[in-house]
Amino acid sequence: MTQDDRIEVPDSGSGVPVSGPTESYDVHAVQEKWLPVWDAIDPFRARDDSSAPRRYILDMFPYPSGDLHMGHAEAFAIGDVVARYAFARGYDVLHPIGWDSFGLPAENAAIKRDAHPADWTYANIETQAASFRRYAISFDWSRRLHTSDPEYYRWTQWLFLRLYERGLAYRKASAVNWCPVDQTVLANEQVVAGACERCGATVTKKNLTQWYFRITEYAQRLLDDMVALEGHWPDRVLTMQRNWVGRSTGAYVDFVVEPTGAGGVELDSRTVSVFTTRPDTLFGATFFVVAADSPLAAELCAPASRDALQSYREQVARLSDIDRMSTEREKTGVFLGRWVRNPVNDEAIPVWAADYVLSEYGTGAIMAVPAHDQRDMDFARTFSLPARVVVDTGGPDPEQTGNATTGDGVHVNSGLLDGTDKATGIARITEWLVENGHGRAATTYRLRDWLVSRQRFWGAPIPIVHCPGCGEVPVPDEDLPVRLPDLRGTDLAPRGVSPLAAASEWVSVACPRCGRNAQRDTDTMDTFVDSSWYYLRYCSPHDDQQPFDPAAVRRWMPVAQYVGGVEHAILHLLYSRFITKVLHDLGRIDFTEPFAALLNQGQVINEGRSMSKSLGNGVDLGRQIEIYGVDAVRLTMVFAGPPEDDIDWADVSPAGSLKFLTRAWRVATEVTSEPGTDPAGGDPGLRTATHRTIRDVTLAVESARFNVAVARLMELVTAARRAIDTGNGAHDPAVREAAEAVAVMLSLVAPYTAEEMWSRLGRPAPVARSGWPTLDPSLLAEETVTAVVQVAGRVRDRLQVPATISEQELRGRALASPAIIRALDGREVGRVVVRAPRVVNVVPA
RNA sequence: GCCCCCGUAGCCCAACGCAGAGGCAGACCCCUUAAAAGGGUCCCAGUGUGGGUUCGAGUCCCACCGGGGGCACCA
Repeated sequence: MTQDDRIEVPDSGSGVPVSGPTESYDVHAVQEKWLPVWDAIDPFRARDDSSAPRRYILDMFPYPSGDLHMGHAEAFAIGDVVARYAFARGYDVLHPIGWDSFGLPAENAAIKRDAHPADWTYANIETQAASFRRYAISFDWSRRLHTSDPEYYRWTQWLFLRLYERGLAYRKASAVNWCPVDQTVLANEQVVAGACERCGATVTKKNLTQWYFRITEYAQRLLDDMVALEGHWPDRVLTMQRNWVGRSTGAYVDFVVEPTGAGGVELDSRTVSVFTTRPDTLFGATFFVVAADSPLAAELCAPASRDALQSYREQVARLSDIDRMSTEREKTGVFLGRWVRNPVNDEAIPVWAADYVLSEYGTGAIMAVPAHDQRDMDFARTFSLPARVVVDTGGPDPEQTGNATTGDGVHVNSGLLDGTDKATGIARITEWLVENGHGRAATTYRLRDWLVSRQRFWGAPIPIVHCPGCGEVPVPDEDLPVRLPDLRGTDLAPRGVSPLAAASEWVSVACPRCGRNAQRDTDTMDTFVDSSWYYLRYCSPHDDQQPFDPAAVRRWMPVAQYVGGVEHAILHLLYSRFITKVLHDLGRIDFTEPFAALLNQGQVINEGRSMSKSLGNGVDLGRQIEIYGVDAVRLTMVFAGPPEDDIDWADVSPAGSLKFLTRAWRVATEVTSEPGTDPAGGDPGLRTATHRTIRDVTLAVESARFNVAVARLMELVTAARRAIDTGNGAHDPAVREAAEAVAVMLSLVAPYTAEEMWSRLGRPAPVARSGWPTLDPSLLAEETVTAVVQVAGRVRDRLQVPATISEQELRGRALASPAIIRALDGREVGRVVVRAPRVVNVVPA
């Protein structure tokens, strides 16, 4: 801070209290006083110069659904503690804000009001921005971005094209969610309990050609790179990501298809592979199942079974995902009139089609081993198919109980595997399969490619032109952005295709390659694409030549601390990690993980339940702020408990928070010593308390135990209060030292109160840039400490001893203690464990 | 069904080998004509249950009970 940076502030006292002790703390006046001052100082702009170490603190950017709510208040209060601490420690901090402003709610609002989605979107953004300002989050407002701005989505389109060039963006036909009433494709999020969220109709599947990102190509790296995140990301997020990627190892096994079906010879000989994690149970395969909806089912189906398969498929298509996935459900299926030969024993086993086999996973076909897989057992029981035990686990016989055994054991009825255990069996059979050309070891993933196209208007148009001559043609970079046409109101109503398709002038375009009449792709991108790279854009948000300046990205990335809700544990974080790796492979960035550390804050609930309109238990953030003020709401959020825990608003007390803030403020107003007074002569007890608090708060903040940090500050305020009332009084320089330390440390949580305290203490704004209190370790040292003396682990005496006492000396004093002699009650002293200077444990013989 | 996390005063939450830091609620006192605000004092648990390891366990191990979360026809 230089003299020039100081600006005049409205008079409300400086240093010496003008009014008497009856002056009360007016939180709202203090808010109104400092807001314009901070606007003028602009203390949180990222300097981005080379002198100071940098820290990039990022909050997950909000969707502009309306005004900020309690959930935002918690998340951003916590993120702000992290950011303001970094500022206080002198880092060059990047703490930006923006809006994830594409998405369906804007479209629905536009249809309802016969307006443009942008109207609703940008009005909400302004509302939220104003609320953020009042909520005093330490943003660098100069870097604000909105994903719905053409200046932003231009680069989202650029990103799409880079993936397209690498073969990582492609189109394929697949079954997607379809609402038969609204005649539209639905995103997964729009399907609630198997029904359309708009009209309630049962959602079915429809085959459509859609755009995908080939995230599956990165499955292994997404797993491997998590090692670097261990300890810095919550374990449960890492677990969820691992589950989602779902790696499993096993083998592909080739079965030979019998040309002779249930009606004669009508197929060429061929093989069909299955994936299995238990190739060692191959001798126990008693039938074979293909996914009913796969092309393979049709191909393998004997002519005599075609009608049966057809009607079964129709039956399956009518089921919602919810019903189909239910594990309670009876197994269904149909025999295809076909047999395949098991390569290990040349046994012909029947081929069935069923919906418990998924066409998208593995090869869409399985070998069924009822004795050692419960799903196969259930199917076998339903259709009276045989089971054969090939692993003796020592448990009850699956053929009798109907319970498959999956544990380790000894192989039986398994030829070359007999006598081996599970691991050996897997290794041996895999080797055999390879040697005999019947299969190979394999790894598969549950992760699917990312479906990115949406038949929606309010998103980034996919920058592809479809030309009758050239096929798919990417829009040249220099023609970006492909801007959205001006559609509004009922133009946006769903009608089976993207609303963009109806904008015929917009759709019609000259092919960038051959110049002939061609058509734009009419889909828009999933909004998760927008948010998969925004953290890079903040590094150079106004660059109109490139999505991000590599030098700026090198300076700031990766994000040092990312803060957001656990609801994004999988999708957003996985997509961002994927895009980061792609950009790394493209040579655009030199790191492979975007977020070095992640903090998930909990939810704000009320009376044990999440807040909702239907429950009528919502708490309005604006109202809370009206009653208690911004600082008290922020303090309540931070003090309620560990940041990752949920906060039940019924369990916490914003009134109590306000009371504490008032106490802190009053201490500052009463200080009478001059700024800069040397605290050396002050009350040693209070000085020690101050410096211990500095130590503890520092440690607590750095380990994200913000609630503990606040508790320590409360103690120090109490100590300062006591020093004023019953110690040397308000003129004691130690009181000033304590008050200043409180002001600075409290500024992470309660910036208005802290600024007002700082001002009353005669210091220039902003407190946020005044540095962190300096710890004087010499003041921490206690001359005497309390040593606990235990007899058989029970505390029997406490001794005041020098902190530097030797083990010998402490042992001697402990054994001489009358209380200990009494506690020993005549017993002989056995062991004496001494941990100087704190604990002695005397163990009777 | 599988995996993970968590059970500390009436409630929310702390705790290096000393179970209570802090807050809420409660009781009382001071200030006040009174109330509110403010200042202060006090009350309250042996850590879900049962074992084990250890000189010593809220902290480590096992089982069970209770709560929360994740995954779940992924072969």
